[in-house]
Amino acid sequence: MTTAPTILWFRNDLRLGDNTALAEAITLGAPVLPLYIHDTNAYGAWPPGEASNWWLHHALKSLQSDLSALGGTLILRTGDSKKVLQEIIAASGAEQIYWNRRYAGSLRELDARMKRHFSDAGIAVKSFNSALLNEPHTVSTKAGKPCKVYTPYFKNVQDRVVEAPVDTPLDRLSFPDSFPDSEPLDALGLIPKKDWHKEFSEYWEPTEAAAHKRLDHFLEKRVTAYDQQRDYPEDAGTSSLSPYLHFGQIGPRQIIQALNSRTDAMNEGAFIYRKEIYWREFAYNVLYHFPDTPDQPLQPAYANFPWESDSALLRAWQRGQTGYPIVDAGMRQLWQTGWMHNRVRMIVASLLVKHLLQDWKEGARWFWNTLLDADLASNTLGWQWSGGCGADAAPYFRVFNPMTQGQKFDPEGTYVKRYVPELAALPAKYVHAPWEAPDGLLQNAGIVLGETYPLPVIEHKAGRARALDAFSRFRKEPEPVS
DNA sequence: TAGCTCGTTGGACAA
DNA sequence: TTTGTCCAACGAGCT
Repeated sequence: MTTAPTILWFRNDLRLGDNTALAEAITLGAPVLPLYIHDTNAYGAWPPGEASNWWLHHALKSLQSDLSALGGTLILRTGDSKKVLQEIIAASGAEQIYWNRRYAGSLRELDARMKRHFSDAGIAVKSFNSALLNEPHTVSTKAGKPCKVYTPYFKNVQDRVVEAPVDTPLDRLSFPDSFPDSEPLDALGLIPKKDWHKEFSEYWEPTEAAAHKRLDHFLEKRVTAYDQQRDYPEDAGTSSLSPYLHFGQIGPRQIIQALNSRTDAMNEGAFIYRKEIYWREFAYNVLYHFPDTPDQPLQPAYANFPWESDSALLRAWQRGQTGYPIVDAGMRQLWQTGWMHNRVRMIVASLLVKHLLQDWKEGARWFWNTLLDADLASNTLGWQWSGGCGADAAPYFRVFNPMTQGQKFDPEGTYVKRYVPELAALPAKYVHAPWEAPDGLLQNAGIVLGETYPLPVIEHKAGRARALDAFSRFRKEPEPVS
């Protein structure tokens, strides 16, 4: 048995349980050297945003502490992945590198280069799946092509047996006698300079243990009503596991196993939730097979779509000052908590892309920077869906009506009032359209439209008509007008 | 190959 | 108030 250490290169798999690479490294029997590399150049055009970095900081801290409790150390290094790995190998005499696979284009390329380079240098490099139920290369249509529509994708994989979580035998985990130098966590500079993130910790605890607490709570209290409740942003009963999934503090195998063992197989809520897990898989599938989609529409004609580019409108949307209460509530929830309810994500995206005719990539960028769960696969799929240019996209004539959506899914206006307090005194009837309220009522509520709360940046009917016109004209004649 | 069915999340309007 | 119909046409995916 080798006693030269195995480098366990942690990336988006910041957990000890159900961690395939870690389990395999332990089974190998050599001491394990846990390493995290902060390599900001590895991500191409999409380095993690500020909110993501906040989460990453705390997730690393948590992993550090979990490893310390076992007698180990998480080595933290900033810099080029290859160079850091070379340094760690030189300092430790490691003869193996194990990791769990990543799926975004630039990361896949980087990992492939690392594998070739270090294998050629005589290091045993092994990679594993710990992030997905079905890796993208294992799923295709009967014609052997990648799935571009969700339903056939789901039908293809829904009956496959989900592997059980990997048992990580931590009692057999051993560490080297000495560790190479580590940088202090703060030196990674992950905490944003602006202090907008100060409240995140009121809403989130980015630890592996907290992920399981959330899952337990969700399964115990919420999942059976998930199909009924998930669309109501104020009392949604969604699992809010997305950031934990993104950083790998919990894995989909763990979620499915818990779902299977603790819910009735016939329960509709559990079934719909399971489908959401498979949506995440579908997003990874699309990103893997179409690695350019973060920057390019899957339907190439849309690369020429004549978006308006209006920085004032974009800014009003970003700041939650569009004058549409449900939209502003969502954008402020995002800013305040680092997260936004899924239904509201669709509503704000529709407004930006359709009413305001702003490029979906602007929305994707903003979400990327402000969402704690920002995930290249899911973010890209979602925005291309809204933009009507992606896999399984919404039809172009589908324009969400922000008032109707608000009345339907926030009938009492409690969600709006939570995040848009200047409307708190309005009766529910007018909360989603304050401009329709009688003057006296507005006065009593202390609202001066255009001063204490904005008038709509564009009138709904006109905005809808303009969007339908722009999209239908473009479809008839997708060539740019020169 | 040709033909068939179907498509996560909706809105507006008429009856 | 509720329900049905249209929006509009296309490509994915299957047989």
